[in-house]
Amino acid sequence: MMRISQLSAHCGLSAHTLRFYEKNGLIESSERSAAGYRRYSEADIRRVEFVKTARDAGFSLDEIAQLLSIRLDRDHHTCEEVTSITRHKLESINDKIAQLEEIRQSLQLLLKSCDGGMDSAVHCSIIEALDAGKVPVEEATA
Amino acid sequence: MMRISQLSAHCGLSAHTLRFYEKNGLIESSERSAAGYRRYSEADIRRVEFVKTARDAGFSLDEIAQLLSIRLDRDHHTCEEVTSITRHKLESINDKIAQLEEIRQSLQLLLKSCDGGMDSAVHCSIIEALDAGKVPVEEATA
DNA sequence: CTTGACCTTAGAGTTAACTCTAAGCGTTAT
DNA sequence: ATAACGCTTAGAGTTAACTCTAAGGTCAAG
Repeated sequence: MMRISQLSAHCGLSAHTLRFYEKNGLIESSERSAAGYRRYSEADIRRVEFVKTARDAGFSLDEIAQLLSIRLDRDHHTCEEVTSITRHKLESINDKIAQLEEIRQSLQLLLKSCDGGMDSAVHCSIIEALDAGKVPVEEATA
Repeated sequence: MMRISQLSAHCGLSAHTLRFYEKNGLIESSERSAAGYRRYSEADIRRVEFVKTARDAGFSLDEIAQLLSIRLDRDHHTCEEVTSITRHKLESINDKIAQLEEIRQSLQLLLKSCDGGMDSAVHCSIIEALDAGKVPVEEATA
């Protein structure tokens, strides 16, 4: 049975974060010592690792909570539920990437227009482009 | 001279947002009516449009404040300052895109591994991959 | 003269995911 | 037995960029 700082070292999440995850119902310690210290069992540790892996894969804490409830009662859930969560996540990631790529495009165009020299910015083409509203960005609808 | 709701309609930022930008020193109304209503001049409006264009191009409000201070006193600033801000922004956008692309990759791999059928999730390969920590994501250092 | 749309302010609330603090016990090594 | 570190809790603070509320004053139309 691990104490919280040992689990923290083991899984790379701070003790603060572990308590925070517990408060949000993502993890738990199945035991407490006489003095009230958290004691994590093997199963507890696997659950923490699941959470961390899912977090690293890009899922939000809310989504992880859904995945956990499926994991804890697989009999009563379907693969379709899991792929649905994953597909929605993938879509939102794709949307974010698309938005950022538009921004990247704008910034690249701005940079290309300006020599970036040490002379005064009186005729800086970036400032002028922003002034004229001439930066080709499409508004994202997300 | 426009009132705030007219400017709002004109530029597509809410009156709340305009007041918020004013509080943060990004914009101002050079006049007030007898009753204390904001009155925006042509120059005020152009400044608001600059802010909006820069925001749409991906700059943060802090970065916009820097760009504004250059715009207001171009004589004492250089193109290099402007391109420096823009280059840093572009770099951070590229970093974010790279992170999201890694997440996208993970999610795609997860989805590919699971048929997503309506059968029970007892052997769901996504849940299993998260359980085993077998999702190929590299930790981002940003 | 009243209704309704518009304006003002200070300040609180929102979101996500932490991150930290204070005050106070527990544990261990010397 | 005392220093030093670890653990506990509730709750506040952080970040960015809004977003909203309450309580009230202004203005034009009918």
